[in-house]
Amino acid sequence: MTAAIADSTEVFQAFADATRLRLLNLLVEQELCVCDLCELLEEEQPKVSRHLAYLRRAELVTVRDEGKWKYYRATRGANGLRKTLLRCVKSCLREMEPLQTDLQRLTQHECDECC
Amino acid sequence: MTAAIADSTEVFQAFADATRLRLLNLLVEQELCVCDLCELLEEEQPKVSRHLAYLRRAELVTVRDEGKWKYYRATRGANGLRKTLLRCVKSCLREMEPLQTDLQRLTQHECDECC
DNA sequence: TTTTCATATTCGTCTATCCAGATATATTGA
DNA sequence: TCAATATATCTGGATAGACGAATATGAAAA
Repeated sequence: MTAAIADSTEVFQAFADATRLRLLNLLVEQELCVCDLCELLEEEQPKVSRHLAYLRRAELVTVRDEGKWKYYRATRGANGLRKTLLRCVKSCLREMEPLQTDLQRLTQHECDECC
Repeated sequence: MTAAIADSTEVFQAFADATRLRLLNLLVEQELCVCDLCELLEEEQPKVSRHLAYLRRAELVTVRDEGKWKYYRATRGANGLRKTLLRCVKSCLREMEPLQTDLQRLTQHECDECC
């Protein structure tokens, strides 16, 4: 298996999990810190962090450090497949539950002091 | 997890394997029987059949029976995500090895009596 | 420096999936 | 009916990934 195809299967694998899809769905919209993501998804922090680490390894999200907080967002300037799939999240996937509801919660979301 | 998102993760999972990507790469081009696929990929028949079964479960390929042979091809009239990802195989993925080579072998491929 | 808060990682367990090898099923032709 | 061919499935072992619970790290505040 060449490096190229191994990279592609890794990217597809990253999309093949409901929690990660939910995270990506929010992170293509805007930068968010881990605590916001936990609230929005109503998931425990270790679970969210674990999946964010997975997405980081797959180069689908990037982190920005700011003091105590870490802000994640979908990678800008992603390559062919990553770009296509991230765009997919904004089009054909977004109508699904729970992605739609997550997005609604995001627009209503009042950040804590962290934002 | 709703049915919809479970379906999506299943589809992504189906794409997250090098052998299945290679199969789909050929099957979006034309209908092929299992023995052709084994030859083209230089893989053992049980392995090819196993992955075809996986793709069938994910509704990414369909089978047509004709006597001794079974002809597979990528599902026509696939829904949103399936359609997008199958199109992906024809665009951003196809340049990768071994997909490009597989495709070249397909154009040179002399079918046995089965076709 | 000690505490607190945000985040990451480790551990043990369970499940899914991969593979190769062996075997089962089904169709065709002798 | 028997043999050959095409395809599918089962078995067992290895590995990856999911989870919850517990713990580690690291920055800021007290």
